[in-house]
Amino acid sequence: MGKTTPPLLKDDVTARLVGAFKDLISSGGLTPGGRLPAERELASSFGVSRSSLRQALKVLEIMGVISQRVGDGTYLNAAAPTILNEPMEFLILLDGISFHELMEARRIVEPELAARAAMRATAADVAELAAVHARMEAHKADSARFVEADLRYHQTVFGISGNRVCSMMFTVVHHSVHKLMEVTSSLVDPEHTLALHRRITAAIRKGDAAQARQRMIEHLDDAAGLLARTAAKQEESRLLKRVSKLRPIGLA
Amino acid sequence: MGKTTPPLLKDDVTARLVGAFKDLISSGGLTPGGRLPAERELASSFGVSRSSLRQALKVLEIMGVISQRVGDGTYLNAAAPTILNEPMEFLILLDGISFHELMEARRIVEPELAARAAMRATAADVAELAAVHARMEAHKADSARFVEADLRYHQTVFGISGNRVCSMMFTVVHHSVHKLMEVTSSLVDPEHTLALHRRITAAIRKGDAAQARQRMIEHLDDAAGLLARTAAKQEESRLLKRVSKLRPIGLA
DNA sequence: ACTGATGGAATGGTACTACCAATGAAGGGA
DNA sequence: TCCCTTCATTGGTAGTACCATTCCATCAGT
Repeated sequence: MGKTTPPLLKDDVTARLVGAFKDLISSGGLTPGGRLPAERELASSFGVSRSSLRQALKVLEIMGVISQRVGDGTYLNAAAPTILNEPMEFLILLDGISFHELMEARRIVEPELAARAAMRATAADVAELAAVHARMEAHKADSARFVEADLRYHQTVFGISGNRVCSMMFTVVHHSVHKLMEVTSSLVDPEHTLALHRRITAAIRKGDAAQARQRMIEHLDDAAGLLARTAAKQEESRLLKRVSKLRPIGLA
Repeated sequence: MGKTTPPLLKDDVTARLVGAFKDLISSGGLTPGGRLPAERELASSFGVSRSSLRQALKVLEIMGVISQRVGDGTYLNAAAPTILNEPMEFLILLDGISFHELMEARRIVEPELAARAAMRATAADVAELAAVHARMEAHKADSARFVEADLRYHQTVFGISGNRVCSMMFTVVHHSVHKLMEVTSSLVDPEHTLALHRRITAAIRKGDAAQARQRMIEHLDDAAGLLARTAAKQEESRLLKRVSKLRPIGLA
């Protein structure tokens, strides 16, 4: 992490400040939940203007690293894959990535994670999966909550797989998938989804990695097919963009 | 993408501006390589102060979405996985993720990507891999360049696999792995690495997915073992932190 | 006509100030 | 003890001023 003078270091004050915070975190001088000094104070401590400091804090805030509350203060957030959401959205936009490609990514990774989950799952893990099933069951009627519970299920599997990196990355991918689908799966059949999940859970409970892998593949293929059909319908309405409260602008 | 009034929308002007740019990009009002209006101009167009606008632009700049050059202007970058680097670093820091976990993630995903590459590789793709081999061969002596070419090899395989999402995410993981290892593999044996790569390439050329998968696994396990050994040695020197040019600060 | 130097205009970078709105804690009254 | 008021603190926004760099058009010299 030598980020002080190495290769590409923007002499940019803001960039240096961001790096400084990174160092503070890595050195333990700042811990999740901890409160940062006031902006005016920080600025003078670092020997920079509040303007510059604020730019750095804004970067961290939008990334989700910190939270700022007027009248209160600035706090360091606990780690959350959320940090990757904003950048990921830009990446998807700039790269013109389709939901299809996102689903394909899931198809590549999630089966393997399911297999690993099957190998590592404890009784407690299985119980947690059951709990998520119950949540989904309970929200069968409420489309929004159901989808949320659906995601939770996959994330729980990720968690059990034991690899936080993959877990985080695909939590982000999930987020993007749904972001890209807007109303997403208001047409999914809750019973159907639930049944497929239960099959996966069963395989994990048995500790049958190969079966868990296979069933996750089937589940994703099934979901991809459904989403693809709904996506087609929504393609046309893509141009109906919302307006922000900001004065619209043309940009030459 | 519906990011106008939904759930958690910071009424924060900066956040809205970031969203506005996101919209501009998605609507095609702004294309990679394109130049943005001057800050002062943009500010008045959006009806906000330059201070606020600059905060938003700083966020985009550090994420890597745009590039700003004094005396010149602001340009929209082409998509690059680089966008995820900064956030990823924070995530790793906050989560206390080790290089071991990163390698495990690679071990989960890359074999599958290699398999897919074997299924899709064209003659041109194989030629590209060969070219990378040549690059590595040429830089056997220069550790830094060799590592760079090494990464390039894996990225090329990702590219051939055809899934940009996985490709991007693991380019980021690679970046993090090396970031976490500092001097990283100054001890790797170029010949050894090269040999393993050639084995993978051979499998891809043959279109043998299973073999490509297996050989990638072997390569990663081999690399992980080596890196683990060097990592242990460096663990102690972790506390020797560098100082930035910014006035050091205690933070309470 | 071509080349090179020079100047000015435009642009991002930083700092500083002023004011607002929200928050939280201290103080006072029932 | 509890509730309400008050006020200092904190982040949010706007606006201004000035600097250093870059680009470009103008102009001089050949």
